[in-house]
Amino acid sequence: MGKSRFLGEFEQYVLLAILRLSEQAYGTTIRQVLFDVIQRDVSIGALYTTLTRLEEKGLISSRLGEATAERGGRAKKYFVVTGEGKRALNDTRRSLDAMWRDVKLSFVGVSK
Amino acid sequence: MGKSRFLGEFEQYVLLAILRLSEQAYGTTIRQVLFDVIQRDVSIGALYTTLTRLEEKGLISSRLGEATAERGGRAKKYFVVTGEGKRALNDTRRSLDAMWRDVKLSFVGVSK
DNA sequence: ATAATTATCTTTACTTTGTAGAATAAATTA
DNA sequence: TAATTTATTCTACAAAGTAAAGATAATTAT
Repeated sequence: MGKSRFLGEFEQYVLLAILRLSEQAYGTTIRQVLFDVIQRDVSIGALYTTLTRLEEKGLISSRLGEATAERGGRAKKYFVVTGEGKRALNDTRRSLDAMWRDVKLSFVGVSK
Repeated sequence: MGKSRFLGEFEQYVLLAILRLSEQAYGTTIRQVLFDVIQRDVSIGALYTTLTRLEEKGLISSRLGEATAERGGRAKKYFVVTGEGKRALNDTRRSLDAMWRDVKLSFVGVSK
């Protein structure tokens, strides 16, 4: 198990956004977190495409919100990160940390 | 200035590999670092494609090695990360850190 | 009940990145 | 000059990023 492909750049952020929203992760809120935390303004369609792909890969799973919503609008689709998704996230972080490790030292600032 | 697109997943690793190699970054060594540090085994062709694109975007620059090499084989093409490249790298790191920030707390391990 | 309104999710299409494999190139040595 | 060595370039296609328009499904107004 664990064909261990790599997480795409954006996929990584989406997974993190879902994690930090825990029970409240669905299209709109995920998009909002992305905007609030890293000022990334993606279209809702772009986001869903990625959500769909992440789910196909088994990195997240979804459930439909309660049929009885006390407001207009379609039911929400809530997402959570699966164990495999968390693993992928950790692996990615580990790799990135490893690559940054000795670099920081020699990496003398960036002339603004 | 600073159209600030995002660094692709692999692009990021390549930039870091070049930085840590400083004066010695060219095709083969970059590939080797990627393999040694994060066990990523990409074809040399794949790597060059990315190097070419990074250079087109101005995130790295290159110079041809000394014409007089004391060994068989074509001249090396050395790469260095430009200021813009470093900036992109820092921005990416900053975003990633921001997204991970509060997550770590709620992110209770991964059941192996 | 039927038409607006509202809040979401889906589809479609296209651009950018990631990747490998085969082809070239340029220097050294037999 | 024909091998050999070390390296880069080309070609092609799959995967991921992204937007814009379209479709759904509730609720509320008429």
